[in-house]
Amino acid sequence: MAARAATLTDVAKEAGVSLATASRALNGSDRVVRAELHERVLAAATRLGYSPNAQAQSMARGSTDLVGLLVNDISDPYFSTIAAGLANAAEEQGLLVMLCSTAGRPERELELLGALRRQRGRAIVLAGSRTSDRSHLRELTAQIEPFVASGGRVVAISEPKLQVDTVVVANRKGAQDLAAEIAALGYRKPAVLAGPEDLLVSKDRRDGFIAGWPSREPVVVADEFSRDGGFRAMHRLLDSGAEVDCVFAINDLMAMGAMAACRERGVDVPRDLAVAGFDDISTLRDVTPALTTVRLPLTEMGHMALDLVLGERTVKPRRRKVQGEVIVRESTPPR
Amino acid sequence: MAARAATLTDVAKEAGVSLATASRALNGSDRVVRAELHERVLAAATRLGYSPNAQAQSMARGSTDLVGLLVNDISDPYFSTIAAGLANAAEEQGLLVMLCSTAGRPERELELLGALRRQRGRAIVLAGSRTSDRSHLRELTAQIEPFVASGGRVVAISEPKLQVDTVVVANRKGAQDLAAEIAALGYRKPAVLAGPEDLLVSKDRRDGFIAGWPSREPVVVADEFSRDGGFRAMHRLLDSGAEVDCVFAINDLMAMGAMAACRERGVDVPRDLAVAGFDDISTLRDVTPALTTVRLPLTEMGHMALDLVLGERTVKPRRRKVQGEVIVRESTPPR
DNA sequence: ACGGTTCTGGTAAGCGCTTTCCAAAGAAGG
DNA sequence: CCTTCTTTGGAAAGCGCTTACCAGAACCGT
Repeated sequence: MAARAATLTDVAKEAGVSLATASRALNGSDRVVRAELHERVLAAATRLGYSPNAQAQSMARGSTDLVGLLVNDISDPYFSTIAAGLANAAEEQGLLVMLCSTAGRPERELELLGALRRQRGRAIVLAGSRTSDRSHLRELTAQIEPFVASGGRVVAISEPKLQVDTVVVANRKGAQDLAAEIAALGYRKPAVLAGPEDLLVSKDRRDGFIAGWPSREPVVVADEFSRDGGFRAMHRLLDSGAEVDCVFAINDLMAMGAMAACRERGVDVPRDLAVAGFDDISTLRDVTPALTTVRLPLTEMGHMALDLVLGERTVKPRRRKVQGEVIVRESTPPR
Repeated sequence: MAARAATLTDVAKEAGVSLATASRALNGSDRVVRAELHERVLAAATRLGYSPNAQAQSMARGSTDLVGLLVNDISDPYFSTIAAGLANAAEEQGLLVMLCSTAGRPERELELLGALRRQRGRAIVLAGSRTSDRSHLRELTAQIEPFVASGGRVVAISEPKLQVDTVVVANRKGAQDLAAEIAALGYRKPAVLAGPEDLLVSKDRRDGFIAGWPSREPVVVADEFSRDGGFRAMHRLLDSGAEVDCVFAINDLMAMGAMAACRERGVDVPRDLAVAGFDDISTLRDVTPALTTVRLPLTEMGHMALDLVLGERTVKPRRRKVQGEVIVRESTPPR
């Protein structure tokens, strides 16, 4: 049993040709190798179970076929759907995706960005909400700048806070449209279940909703940006005794948590209380009552990110806006 | 603007020391560098925005900190949850995860395995059901063998069909237990919504359910292993006019599709028809009626896979069995 | 004062590839 | 038959690191 993998040198020796010839035979270089030698090399490679060392190749070639992806939480369907879109697009281009998940700890973002940078990927995609933390933003920029300066590409899928190409989700607009629709359905006493104060997605969606609401200011309850957060926030809202006839949860997961809380408290959704979410997570399209939400083309967004990242470099960072589409379902019946 | 990234040589020059010293200063080698020089190197590195080239490092060191993960479909919560578990575990070990998704096309598995192999990761994790395709299995083995022979590690999360360490899900047993529970609840006319014939998960779960059912053989309808598959299969089941009082969908996603189909057809779940799934996808824990299912410790499984892959090599492949736990909820009330 | 340690910096040999440059051998042309 | 291309194989120089190995300096005990 070989303690080490067969190298190109081994293959060359086995085939009785030079290293250069072996290299040329095994990867379509423009140089032609005589058919006979070509075959001999291929046979030798198969015999030895040769697999080229991608690291060595990219060193020699000076370029990799890796794309880094940094997400907040890969188990969150929002991100896993984006990841799927990106992975598909990457595959079409013959690229490999390196995945990092901060698992909800934004501090980790820096470290992982560093790790991705070290891998010298062709590009890095940063998916996940920016926060209002200025110093974190500065540190991020400090990492990104030299990477970009030395030929790397970075794309963000988030709010346009970084000086890089960005797929921008129209969170504000989406939430605003949603608010208008819900108001038009006859609701009068809105509440918003928001995420952490410093998460920009949360802020944008909340503010958008408030801006879209024609009259009375909604009650806002904030908690974690997750199912459990929605659950707790809803409980607190009900505890507060605030009079409310509809609830906008900042994302579908929180909306699910909220609906679970309502069930526990005997509040009937949608009869007693309407609920709406944001994202239109595909796994949740079949829940009952069907959730009113704002659909985001998540898979598509993964594709767009790769497009941007592989496209021409421009002087000014490009912004690719993604619009959400309000989908009214049973959870917010006309009142 | 530097056209290329700063290299260690640049840093050494900038700091006025030798390459070796720079190297020793920047990555805790056991060799000590005088404090003054150490600082000078660090300062130079910062000034130049230096980021070590991981590819070059692993070439020189002869080892990487990459782990490959190959899944069937990363947008499927089943896999994204496993991926999250693995990514977490990997992060604890300072490893990076390279993600490949076959997006449901098993043919791609081979190519992607090759890509992962080329990256010379420390290990490769194969998550996703094996199929009954013998020749595919043989080709897979042909890729795996030389990789393992040359010091690589491979772990599968699936049926124990490959000669590698495997996290084995007790699909048969889980489905069997579920069948027994459901039968005990008083149901008498079962149906199974299965996945494709050649998918071993599907086969195991179906057979397990049948084995666990005390009397009359269940009706079996097969379709795609997805929400839409469940939807179509359920429709076909209803079309067939078969008398059925409970349905076991081979996974939660199919169960959701089935419930959606029932809704369309005016079949009340669970009054007219009970439904059960498999996996206990966390995103779906709040649906109504709450889904009876078999819980799998998905995150944990990701961890286990990494443990196996980083553990001691053994002569015989190890099998780590994972048991499912039947969770009875509202979708299968006592009859 | 001197050989023996210990400490620390530098030199250079790789790691596994790609690719440039050179050279040998035919083919083509006069 | 000689010159000039064209074709194709090989030698060797890197790519950016790590890490023996070596060498000088400082320190020790006797």
